[in-house]
Amino acid sequence: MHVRQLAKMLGVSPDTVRYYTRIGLLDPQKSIENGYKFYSPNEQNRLRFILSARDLGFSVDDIKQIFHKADEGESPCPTVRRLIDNRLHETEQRFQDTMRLRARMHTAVENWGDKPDKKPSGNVICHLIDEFTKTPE
Amino acid sequence: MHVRQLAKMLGVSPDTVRYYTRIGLLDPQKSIENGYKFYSPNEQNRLRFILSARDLGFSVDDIKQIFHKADEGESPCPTVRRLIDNRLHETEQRFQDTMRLRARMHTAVENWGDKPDKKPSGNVICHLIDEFTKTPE
DNA sequence: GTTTGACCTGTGTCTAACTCACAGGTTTAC
DNA sequence: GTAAACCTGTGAGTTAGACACAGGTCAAAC
Repeated sequence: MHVRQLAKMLGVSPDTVRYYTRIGLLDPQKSIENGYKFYSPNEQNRLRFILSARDLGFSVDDIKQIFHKADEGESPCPTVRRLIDNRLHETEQRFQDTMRLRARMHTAVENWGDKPDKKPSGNVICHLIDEFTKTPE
Repeated sequence: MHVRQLAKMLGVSPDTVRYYTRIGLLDPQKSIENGYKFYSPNEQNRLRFILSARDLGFSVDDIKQIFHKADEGESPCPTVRRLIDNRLHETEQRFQDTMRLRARMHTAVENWGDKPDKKPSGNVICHLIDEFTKTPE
């Protein structure tokens, strides 16, 4: 199975498959005459796993570590539990940050609704942004 | 005012100031004997604006556009309103995505609590991840 | 006057997770 | 046989800075 067909089967872009291959998460055989990469059922399964892990917030480097354990015959589960703890904290942080940013943006748009446009003057570049920053309440 | 002093004054890292300078958002004078960059009060004000805009979710490229308008004497406000609309949609999307990811991660950790670790076997790399993906409810 | 050490500078390189551009090989239709 | 459509691998670009590093600067000690 070549890159495009595999990508289509699992609903990702060929470039994504190429990327995972490039960094060593997938290791297809190379046709000698073509140079084209051939993905075996085992590689297909690996990609399926990668996508599952990705959907759980694991980074590509996390997945590398998981594969490393599994390829040595050890249980990757302890690693998986440890990694998801870290990622969960990060995700919580990102969630809070995004929520706050969203609120700030909403407030700004609301505040700006009935304010006029102005030309820049002196040291005021855009009075909307400048004044909003000064009075965030 | 040199890079470190300016950075300290506005609470960012010198590397951040250097970055904004490198991409042309700031344009300090260069000392002839030193090569050191000197930031005038006007540049200081520009950096203050950059940081305000950043806190409202504008990208560095957005800020470039805003400066471009203002530097030509035009009102950047219409641009600002248009840009924040786009960024607001993006942020909303990111917020939803992050929220859903957070929920998935929480569910996974909860599900995994009383499950044992297992060694990889056949085409199962990590049964925690594999099984969670198959039964997301 | 010189030497030492602390501090500061600009520039080049690296990051995550892909996406895009591109030159060229392959397959299919006629 | 040839033309068009399609596919491939590889190299480079993306965000918003962080980090490494060789060298310059400055005040204090001698």
